[in-house]
Amino acid sequence: MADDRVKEATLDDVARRVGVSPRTVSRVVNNEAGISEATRLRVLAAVEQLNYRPNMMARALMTKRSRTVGLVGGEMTDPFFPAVAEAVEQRTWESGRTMFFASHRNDPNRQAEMLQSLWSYAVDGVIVFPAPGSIKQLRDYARRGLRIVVVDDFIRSPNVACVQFDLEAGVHLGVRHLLDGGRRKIGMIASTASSRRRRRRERSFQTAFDDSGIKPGTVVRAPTTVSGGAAGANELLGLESDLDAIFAYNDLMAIGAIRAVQALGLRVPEDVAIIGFDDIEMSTFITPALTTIRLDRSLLGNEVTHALHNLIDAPGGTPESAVVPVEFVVREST
Amino acid sequence: MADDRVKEATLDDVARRVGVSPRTVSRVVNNEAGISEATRLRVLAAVEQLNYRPNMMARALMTKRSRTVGLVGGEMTDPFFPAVAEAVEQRTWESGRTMFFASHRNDPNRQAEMLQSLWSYAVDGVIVFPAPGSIKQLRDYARRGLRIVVVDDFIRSPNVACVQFDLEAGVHLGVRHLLDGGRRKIGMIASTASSRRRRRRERSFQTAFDDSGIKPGTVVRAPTTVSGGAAGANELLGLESDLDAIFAYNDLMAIGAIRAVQALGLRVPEDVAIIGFDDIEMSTFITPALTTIRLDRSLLGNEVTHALHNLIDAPGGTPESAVVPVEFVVREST
DNA sequence: TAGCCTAGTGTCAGCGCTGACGCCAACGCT
DNA sequence: AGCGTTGGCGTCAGCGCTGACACTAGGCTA
Repeated sequence: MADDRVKEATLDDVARRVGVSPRTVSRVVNNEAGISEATRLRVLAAVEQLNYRPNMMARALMTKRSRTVGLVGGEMTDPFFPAVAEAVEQRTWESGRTMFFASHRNDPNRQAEMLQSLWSYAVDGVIVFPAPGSIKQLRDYARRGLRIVVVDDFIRSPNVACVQFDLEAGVHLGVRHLLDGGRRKIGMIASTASSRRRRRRERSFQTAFDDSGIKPGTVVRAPTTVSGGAAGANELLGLESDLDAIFAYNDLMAIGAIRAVQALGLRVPEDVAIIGFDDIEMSTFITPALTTIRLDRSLLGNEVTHALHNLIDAPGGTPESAVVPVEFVVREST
Repeated sequence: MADDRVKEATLDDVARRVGVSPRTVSRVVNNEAGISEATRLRVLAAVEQLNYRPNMMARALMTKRSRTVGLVGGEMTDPFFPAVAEAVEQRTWESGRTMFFASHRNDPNRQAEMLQSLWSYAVDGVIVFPAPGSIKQLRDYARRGLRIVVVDDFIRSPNVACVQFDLEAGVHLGVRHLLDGGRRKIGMIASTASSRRRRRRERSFQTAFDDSGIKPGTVVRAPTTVSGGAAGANELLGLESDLDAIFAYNDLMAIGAIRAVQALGLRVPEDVAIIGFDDIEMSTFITPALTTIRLDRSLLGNEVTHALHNLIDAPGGTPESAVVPVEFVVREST
């Protein structure tokens, strides 16, 4: 392998040039206190001249922190994810850190390897969209000292902060809207993923009916894809032929549901109203445009990064978990 | 800041346990030759027991390579980008490396900072979707020894490989299709971005007409967004009222063009045919579904990563540049 | 039998940086 | 005058690893 890397200036080079000790240069570079303004300026000038940049590897070897954070998600191609990643990257960058990215594709083993890898790069912390069944794994890493922000799940543990959308509120909003619109037989297509998360959402689906006097509808489960949504809708309609509304776990599924319902010769929203969850770009382009609970991905990215920074700087304090509000967007499908 | 990181096992710990020198353990861990099978096994067992993982920082400090690669792009939220990033991440991971991600938002200064940052993390190489006007900058880093794969632009330089879609072929395909369909007044909405890249595409737009005996159409430029596409279409139609086809720089712009054309009371494709470039997901969901030149993002991601690996392992050889084929997808807008 | 090679392992320095601590001069206080 | 304090800087070791090289025993060649 060609090794044509140009020799970079080191602390010693700068120090020699200025006529101070390397330690002093280090102090200047790291903005430590106790340096006279005169020395500071001379050092900075030399840094400039020699185009000195600290070697992050050496620094990390000493400090055990590399000024990096890891983002570990399912897949980039998920319509939900990129905007979060973008926001995380921005905030991370602004904090003077660089972001690793790894996608576990919902395989907990992969996720484990990724955490291990990031750990050996001495990341300051990681933001994780957990793979199914990986709670224990995350807890273990947290115990080892890794700072973790968990998105869309809840783990009570030191070194772990949790950030979630207020999906309960979203579900309530949606169900109320349907009830107010006169819908009486409302089904839900839930996700086949994490039972922990699932339970919470399904419970809020139930409770949304509580003081309406109307019976909560049937819940079916399907994969969180367009075709999954279609399958779910068909199952629902098979179970309850007089269904007049469907609540889907996400927009992708809602779009699948719309197609399935239409394929059955029913009209949306006249015969069946449909609500999604996410507000992905596509939702405005389909016919009918999808009514949905908008989850603001940038906001989530910001919150999540903020939580991680708190965790990193925390003097051992127990982290709290944050809830990100959601917004109800009425379009044509209800 | 709480420092509750658990002490990790080091080479020395493993060495002590087995009763060999750290250097021997290092050799085993790195699969170097010249170790007896018996020793290897004993070391591996101890590695397992102590759950030893090499400290990448220390290793990188010695070797000047961190087994990481950087992906530097415009924005994650670009509909084109995530699939590329995903593929790059997969391939990178498979090669035993971890991926950094940074998005420069088309600001060359940001890009420069990002390259600098990645450089100080001793990345093995970077894949760059160049910010406008950053060719010289890239060339400089290449000279310093950074391995760079440039996407969608061309730089002849040691340590640089280039990968591009065969956009010329795409443009030809599209124009031929329009001509074969009897269209005679074809306009193009090009990008306001990089004049280097722009020129190549526009030239192929011209040459596609060459042996048709038909006059190449007008070219206008606009930002590469939906609204940019709409603006471009309006400009085009203002310039040539009898236009019967539009070729857009990407699908986003094509979608904008469709809306603009329809808003003018014209029908797509009856009055004006429209072709995009990319084949983003949305293109199948709009009405009429968009005819487009599909750029296979996964394929690009694979090629690009492959090129980077070659560059990293190259014994100083001059890298060649790769061209990724495109595919023509006929839907309803032509 | 001397000489040479090879496989397998060890020794040692040092990558570039920072934590811990030490030193000195200047200053303030009683 | 004597003493403590503080600001400003230096010294030194060592983070965990690998490159370069040294060493040893055994086998092979002439």
